[in-house]
Amino acid sequence: MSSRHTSRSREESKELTRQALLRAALKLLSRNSFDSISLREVTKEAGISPTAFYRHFDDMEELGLELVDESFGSLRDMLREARSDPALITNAIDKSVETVVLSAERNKLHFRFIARERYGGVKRIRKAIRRQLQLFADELSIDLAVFPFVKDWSVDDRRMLASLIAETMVHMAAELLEADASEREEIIERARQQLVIVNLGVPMWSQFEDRRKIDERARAELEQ
Amino acid sequence: MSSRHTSRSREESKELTRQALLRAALKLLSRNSFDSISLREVTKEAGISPTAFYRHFDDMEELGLELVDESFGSLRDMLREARSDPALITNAIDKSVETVVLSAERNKLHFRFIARERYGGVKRIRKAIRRQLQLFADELSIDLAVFPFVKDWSVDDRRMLASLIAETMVHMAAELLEADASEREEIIERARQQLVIVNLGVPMWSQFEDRRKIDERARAELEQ
DNA sequence: CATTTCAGTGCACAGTCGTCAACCAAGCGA
DNA sequence: TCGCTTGGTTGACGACTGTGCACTGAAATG
Repeated sequence: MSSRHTSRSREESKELTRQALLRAALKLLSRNSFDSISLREVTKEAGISPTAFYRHFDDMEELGLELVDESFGSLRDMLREARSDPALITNAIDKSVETVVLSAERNKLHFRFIARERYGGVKRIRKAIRRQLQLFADELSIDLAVFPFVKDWSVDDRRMLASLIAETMVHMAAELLEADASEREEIIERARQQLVIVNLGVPMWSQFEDRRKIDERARAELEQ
Repeated sequence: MSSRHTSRSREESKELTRQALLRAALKLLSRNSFDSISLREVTKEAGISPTAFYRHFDDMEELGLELVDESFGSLRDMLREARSDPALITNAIDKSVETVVLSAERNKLHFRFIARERYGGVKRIRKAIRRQLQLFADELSIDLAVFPFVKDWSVDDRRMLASLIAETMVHMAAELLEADASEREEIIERARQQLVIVNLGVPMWSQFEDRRKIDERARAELEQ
């Protein structure tokens, strides 16, 4: 490689090939799943010799974990930005869907990686993704507190709702990556409608929960 | 191997080692993802020589496709059975959740395979799984027609609802496989609650849809 | 009983894999 | 400017990959 004949500082050019490795892996991952791509393939794609890999990562696994962080980083930033938008509360669903779609299409490769490896082959990577998705749902759960009906819910109930919403979003993004352009609008519209249904159920939840608790107490007394 | 020294018919013992290959692959798949396990590993696990593999499948991919069918077969049978239960309509959610949980725990390996390869590495396998999940959602969509509020919905709306419910179920099953025993009840209860929320939203949907259409028409007229 | 069929075997091949060791050359602090 | 540090190279290793070929022995066929 020899630092592209413009003289760069050592750490600059190291970072450069490190990024090349990450992008090479990501590229290969759009065709195969993580634990089937080889260290040699990655280095070849990145344009360095196989053994130079070890100057940057101990392991392919370590590179994978880095990709997880990188992938969620971009999404998190976008969501933070979207959340600061004051219009969010009025048409939260459309805005959130739009954000996720935009993010998924901007970072196709990252999203594909996440979708593939979420339940994929390598344990540590799976766990890292699970953790990030949990954090994502937790942030959402906090945001939900501003909505009138949800405000007084228990923490667990809010988490339950957040996970349902988050899962619907994630599923939409994953489907978008699989589908071709003609199905795009259909998938987005369907997710939007699903979120509306969930939203319509929300105001009824407290009543339902109260009723259930009363039922339970009654049943308990009856059994005594 | 030599047909286990009890004399069997040719096709009997062929079917026997065929099954051995399928079960061997399934077993290996609980540790690695499909496109990272090798033909040789599978034959070794099954106790035959590598080249004998070709007497049964052209390809690892073909074996994978067979596993997809096999995996959905068991679930479909259970759901058909559950559907014939007259109690289904009264407490549909609990019954369905119970069925999926039971099925997931009985066929752990099959479910793990599906979860892993749904967005995994091999295109044809991914597509086969997608198709089966679509069929699953379609069957559910038909079943939904018996419910009072849903009866008069459009086909598309019913499909949209079915996909939301199916996805929540699939997600629950996938989480169950990842989690350890202590989280089991928590995951199931969460899915149950999520289905309740969806269910509570259902009666409001038609009103919402009507309103949306009126809004749309009004907006269209306004733009003219 | 003689012949054919065929699931399974062993060997061999050309590749690819991860990783070790030795080495090189450019960047950097002294 | 000298010498150390370090990101990169080449070459080699033993292990593993998919698959072609010639084979074997028992079941099936007539």
